[in-house]
Amino acid sequence: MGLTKTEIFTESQNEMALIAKTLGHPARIAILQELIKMNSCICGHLVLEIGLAQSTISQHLTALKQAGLIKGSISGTSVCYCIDEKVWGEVQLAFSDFFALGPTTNKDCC
Amino acid sequence: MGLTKTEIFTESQNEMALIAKTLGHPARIAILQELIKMNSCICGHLVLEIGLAQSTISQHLTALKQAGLIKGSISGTSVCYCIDEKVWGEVQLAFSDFFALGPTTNKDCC
DNA sequence: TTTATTAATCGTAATATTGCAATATATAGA
DNA sequence: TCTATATATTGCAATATTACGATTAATAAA
Repeated sequence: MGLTKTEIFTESQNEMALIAKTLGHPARIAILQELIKMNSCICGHLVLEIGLAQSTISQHLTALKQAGLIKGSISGTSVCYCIDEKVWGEVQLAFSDFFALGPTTNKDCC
Repeated sequence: MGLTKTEIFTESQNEMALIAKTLGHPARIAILQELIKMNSCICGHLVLEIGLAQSTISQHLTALKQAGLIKGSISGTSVCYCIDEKVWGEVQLAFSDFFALGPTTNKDCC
């Protein structure tokens, strides 16, 4: 089918998965790292830096924007992108909490 | 094309993306949470708990195992799964480091 | 040995993702 | 206004993912 059954999971599980899915592509990881390094930059810079077609980078930027991780502001003919600090912090906390639940005691597998 | 160009990214970026991709499905998030809650459990329990077909759960378990996040040991006719503590810790650190790079100064977008 | 139980694998259908070229859109500058 | 520049969108083609039923394999119990 190819269609995730979101209705059988909690909202929290779906949200977590959605953010992870967005991070689940090396180009999007690279874009985020570059945005952090440069503080902010335009789409064209990322195209040169990463080496994928302009339309492809634009699509990845759209995905990141949709997830709320980045925001863009029009600046002349170009668009300046940067990390959305607020969302970044929230996502950081969500992942931190998720991993913190992990195996504390060193009981091994059955 | 549908084929990620892994060759243009660093190993670290590809690894990060691969783990994130594995976490990028609510069923796999749910499986991990249940494994943490129960410490360990068999495939059949997860099938009942989550409500996807047995073959589907088995596929998700395979994905999680391939990523190294969980391990399974045969126990009679059933297979007992649990979190791989060592890998869990490494992944936790990788995500922690990744998010820590984020926007420290509150410089806004250009 | 036969039968039940449990999980993995296979085959298949539906849908999603990745990537690019081509095109559209929108602004800046001549 | 006309042209160049920058980004978004559209339209593909190739591949991947999700999910399920049916089958297989392997062990346990009768």
